[in-house]
Formats: sequence, C-alpha cells, structure tokens
Amino acid sequence: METRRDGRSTTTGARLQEEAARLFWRNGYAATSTRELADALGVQKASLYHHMDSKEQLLYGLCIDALRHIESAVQTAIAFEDDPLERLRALIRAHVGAMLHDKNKHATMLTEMRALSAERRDDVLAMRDRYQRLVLDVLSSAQEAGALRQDIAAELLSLGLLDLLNWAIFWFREDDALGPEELADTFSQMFLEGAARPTVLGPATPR
Amino acid sequence: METRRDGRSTTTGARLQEEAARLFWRNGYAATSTRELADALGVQKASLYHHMDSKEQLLYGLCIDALRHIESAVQTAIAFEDDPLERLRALIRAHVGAMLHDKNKHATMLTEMRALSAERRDDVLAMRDRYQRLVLDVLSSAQEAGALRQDIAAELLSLGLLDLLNWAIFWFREDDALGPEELADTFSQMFLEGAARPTVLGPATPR
DNA sequence: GTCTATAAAGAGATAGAC
DNA sequence: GTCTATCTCTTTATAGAC
Repeated sequence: METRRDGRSTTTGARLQEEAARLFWRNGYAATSTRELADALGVQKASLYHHMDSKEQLLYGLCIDALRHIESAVQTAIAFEDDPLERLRALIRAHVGAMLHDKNKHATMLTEMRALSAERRDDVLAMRDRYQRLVLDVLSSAQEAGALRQDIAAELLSLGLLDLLNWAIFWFREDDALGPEELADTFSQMFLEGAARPTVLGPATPR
Repeated sequence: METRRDGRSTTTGARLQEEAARLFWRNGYAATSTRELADALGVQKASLYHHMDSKEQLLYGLCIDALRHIESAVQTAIAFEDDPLERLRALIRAHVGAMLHDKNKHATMLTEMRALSAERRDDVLAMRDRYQRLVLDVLSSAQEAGALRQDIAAELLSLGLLDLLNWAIFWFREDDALGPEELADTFSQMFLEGAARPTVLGPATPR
C-alpha cells in the first residue's frame, strides 16, 4: 500500500482501504454501507467500483494485508535474536507494534473474518494459521531450550499469549501515557514472570 | 431465562434469545436477518414480534443477561474466600465457567456491543464497567496484601487478565479434552506464575 | 400466538454518459 | 476516473385476519 511519510495514503485505492478499515472497525463490516464508504472518500457510490471488485473483496484485501504485515514484522524482529527469551520478547514487541501501528486493519481482521465467503475465509485462515505456527515455534523452541516451563503445553501457552496481545486492541488508546513499546514490555513481564509477587529467594525469570 | 434441566429453553421468548445468541455469534448481529431467526424457530417472521420489540432490543437483552450472569457467578464464587490469591483463582474459575457455559451469549456481548444504539450501549457499558471494577478490586486487594507484584498497575493487570480469559471463547471447543475447569486452572497458573521456567531456588508463587 | 400480505427503506452492484 | 440514474434484492417492521 502506498503511503506518504505522514502515514496518509496517496492513491484512491489505498485511501479506500484505509477508510474501509476505519469504518469496518468502528461500525462493523455488515453495518457499513457502500454509501458511507463513498461519503468518507467524498465520491459517489458508483465510483467505488473503479477501485474495488466488491465490498467483500475489500475486506479480504484488508485481512491479507494485516496478516502479511504482522508476519513480516515478527520474522524480521526475531531474525537476529539467538537467546530463546529474547526471541520471545522481540516477537511480543513486533506483534504489539505492528498491531497498534495499523489498528483499524488488524482489528477488522480479528473480528470480521466470518463475513468472508468460504473460499476467501479459508485463504485468510491459512495465513493466520501460518502466523500462529510461527508464534508456536518460538514458544516450543524456548521450552526445549529450558527457558519456559514445560508443564503447560506450548499450544496453550501460544493461545494464551495471543489472547493477551491481540485484544489489547480493544482498550489501547493512542493518547494514553502508555505507548506500544511500554505496553509490549509490560506484556512480556506479565507473560513470562506472572502477576504473583516474586519470591525473595531468587528471580522468577533468570535472564 | 427459563430453562429445563437439559438446558433447552421452554418458553418461545427464551428459545428466541437462545437462537439469536447462536446466530449472532456465528454470523454476526448485522448479518443475521429476522428471516433466519424465524426459520431457526420454525415460525414466520411476523411472529417474532410477539416475543420481542425489535432485533436490537433482542441483542440488548442478551448483553444484559450475559453480564448479570457472569457478575453474579463471580460474586458468589469469591464471597467465602479470604485468601487474596484464592479469591483470584475463584474469580478466574467462575469467569471462565460462566463464559463457556453460555458461550453464544457471552461471545455476542463481547463482540456486538457496538451494534447497539447509544442509549442501550451506555447501559451495557455501565454494567461491563461495574464488573470490571469488581475484577480490579480483587487484583488491587491482592496487591495491597502483598500477594501480587506491585510494579505493574492493577489496571493493566486486570486488562491483561480479562484479555486472557475472555478471548478463549474464540478457540475453546466443547469436545476438547480440556474442560472449562482445567482451562481455568491453566489460566490461573499462567497469569500468576508466568510462562518462564520456575527458578530452582524457590517457588515463584508461594501458596 | 401465529399467520399472510405488504409497506417503506436501504442494500450492493451495474449501465452508460462525460 | 467520476458522475447520474437505475436495477434488483433484501431488510426491518407493521396491519389485520384467524
């Protein structure tokens, strides 16, 4: 997607996707009419169809984009980390960063997948599953290296971690004192060390 | 809501709410037509209006019910627990149990609140906020009692905990080997002790 | 309490001029 | 690439008989 340095899209196609993400996330996909979409762009309804095939294909593109973005951000972030726990911390930072950087798109992907036709949904689900396997791999490797507890299955740890990370999108506010980086660090602490008071005898997480 | 021992609703009004929750969660509120709703009940569209004022009021009732249910379940569960950590574990068990016992209703409440009119949404949000204050109180008290770490704000701990608990609804499967109780216990461990390998010097969570 | 019939509005998408 | 005009379908909700 073409964007300028200030983050605003240039082409009408890109602006359309941007406005769609905003409206889909605010009002829901099904509740957003092509009329509202056109109004947001300052054009007539019919003009939209020069830039998209259908409303559903617009949602599909949004979901694919979001998943491509987060996967590549995380892949890049963990590429040069060797320590298992540092890899996990890098994953958390990249995941939270990517998600909050393009909140509307990621939130729409998370909540509106079911509005897609079976074929397109399968496509998106395949990408999501591939990303979740990446997360699972990082956790499994850390378990095998002895860095994570082994009495909880890696699958459950990954589902729990993704729940913790993904749904911050519902309550995170840009204007808050807490930025994405601080939030990611807090999540790393919560996930790794837990909420209980650390014992005085030794650190709960050896670094 | 009137239900028999086997969990199936008796009155048409109750059956309507049950089917609505199922369809709203499967297809989304806006994407569910009154026609589908009528088909699911085996009646004509017009007959629905003898049992509800409008589709939106049906959603409203669902949300209120879900929140009433989970709040009272948690209140009951923690009423006779004194130990701060046991109170928290009881809260987690009750929250997960209530949510998964009536999955459709709770999932709909969590995802479709934005479809409500401003007035009704404010109503539901007020109830949700009250419940979240209850969760926050349990965590704050545990912090003050020295049972939870104090370097992360109780507000953040509660948001993280609720994310962990609520969104299991997206991947929990009834037919899984893992039941609601086991899931709740695992969440308690993850949230309190963290995912990192416990140190050999002492337990991360003194009980 | 359920039905048939219908009103009234809004939806997604297309045709064809410019 | 955008417009006006329109097609076709579906939507929520109501009227009134039974």
